[in-house]
Amino acid sequence: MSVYEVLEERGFIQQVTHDEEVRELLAKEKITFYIGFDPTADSLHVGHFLGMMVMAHMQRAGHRPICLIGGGTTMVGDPSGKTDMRRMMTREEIDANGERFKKQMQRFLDFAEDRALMLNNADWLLDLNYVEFLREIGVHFSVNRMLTAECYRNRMEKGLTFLEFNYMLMQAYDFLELNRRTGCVMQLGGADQWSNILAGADLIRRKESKPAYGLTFTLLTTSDGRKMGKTEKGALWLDPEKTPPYDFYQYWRNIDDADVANCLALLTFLPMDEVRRLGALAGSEINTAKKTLAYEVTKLIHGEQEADKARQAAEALFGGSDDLDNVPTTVFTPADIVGKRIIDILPATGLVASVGEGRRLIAGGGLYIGDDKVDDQNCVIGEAAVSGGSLMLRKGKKTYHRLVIEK
RNA sequence: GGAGGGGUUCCCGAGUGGCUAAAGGGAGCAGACUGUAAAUCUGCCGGCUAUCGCCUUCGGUGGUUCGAAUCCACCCCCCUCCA
Repeated sequence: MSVYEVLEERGFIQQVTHDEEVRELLAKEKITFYIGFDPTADSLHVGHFLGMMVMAHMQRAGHRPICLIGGGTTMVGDPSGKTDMRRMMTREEIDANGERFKKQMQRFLDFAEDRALMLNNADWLLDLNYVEFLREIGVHFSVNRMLTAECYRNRMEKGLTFLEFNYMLMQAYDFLELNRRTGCVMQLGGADQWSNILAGADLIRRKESKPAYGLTFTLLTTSDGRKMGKTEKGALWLDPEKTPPYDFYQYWRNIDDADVANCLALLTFLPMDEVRRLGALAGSEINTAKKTLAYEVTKLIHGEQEADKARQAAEALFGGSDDLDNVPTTVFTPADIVGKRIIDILPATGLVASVGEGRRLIAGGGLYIGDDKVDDQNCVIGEAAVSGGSLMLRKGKKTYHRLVIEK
């Protein structure tokens, strides 16, 4: 089975520039391909991870991935899929984010002996000469045609700056540059990148008279079409500092029934037979599939050890095991707690953002100590409560936080 | 540069002098029901507090007024049309 078929079967593929040719190319040759990642935040998120999965599948099949960090393109900002221009970022910010991207990417691909490359388009974009660029690259773009592209069309109402309008040319130029430097012949990207990818492939065909291909993969969406990976605290980050492995695990553990099979196919390497079997489980049986999904994805991103811990914590809290070591915990001294109102220490655990929110939580009957509902907003923690060395707080049905008291 | 229309709480969006911490919807949190799911119904949803108390918020600054998100002046930003 070729990678193309693998990607197809797993539901990655959205659009391809040349279906037959690409199918054959990937089956018969080892190619170099790339995906660009603009470092607009200080961590990758699940959306990026989907791209890394595609790269990993491709690398396993013997193709060579290039992770292109968009140190140059981020200076301009991709308007695709956005209704407003995003904040302009400083060079320092972009570079710092780029470094973090690099670190996180190392774990998903094998970079040894150039089996995968990591490049930064700042290296060729930032020193470009404006007039030369316009004459060499700009001539090949028809404004009329650009304006009909989906990514610009929805911006015609809200407005589009000339800065952003140039993004497509820069990304097209990247592809050309990579083609010249490394023989890269294919660009992959999320479905929103279709126009940018086409522009690059066209540019190469025109300037180099060589074939170039593009392929987009589906965005991670829920069965009802919403973007996946959103949490109460924003995106689902790959950085354990921003999204702790336990929270990450729980996100997938709580996924909609309807999305389980899709996520297993896209975000894990489980064989498709297994994916189909798990996805077909009915009723509460499907929880098995969710556990597998949560464990596998957490393992890929945070490693086996963290995945074990997360699973173990979940088992302790929901499954009845009593090993609470890996449950989210805050450590206090007796002086921090004894005689204090529960409401005043609650924000320090991260369970609520403010005292007021904690108050409302209690008023709504959503806070528990152990299995006892807290009724009194001014409930004070007594000596006796602390004698056991720890307290289990619970917000709602499934958010737990353990207080450990260290003398 | 000219003419017109805008900038409201996380998002969308109502609000044109006191009854406005600000309608409605979405998102989010909690309760019931469940399978750590979905759908549904209910409550909460700026901060601090003893619920009716105080503080901060409606692009910015300065005014008018007993009192302003609402009126005036100037400034900044966005959109549409014209150049």
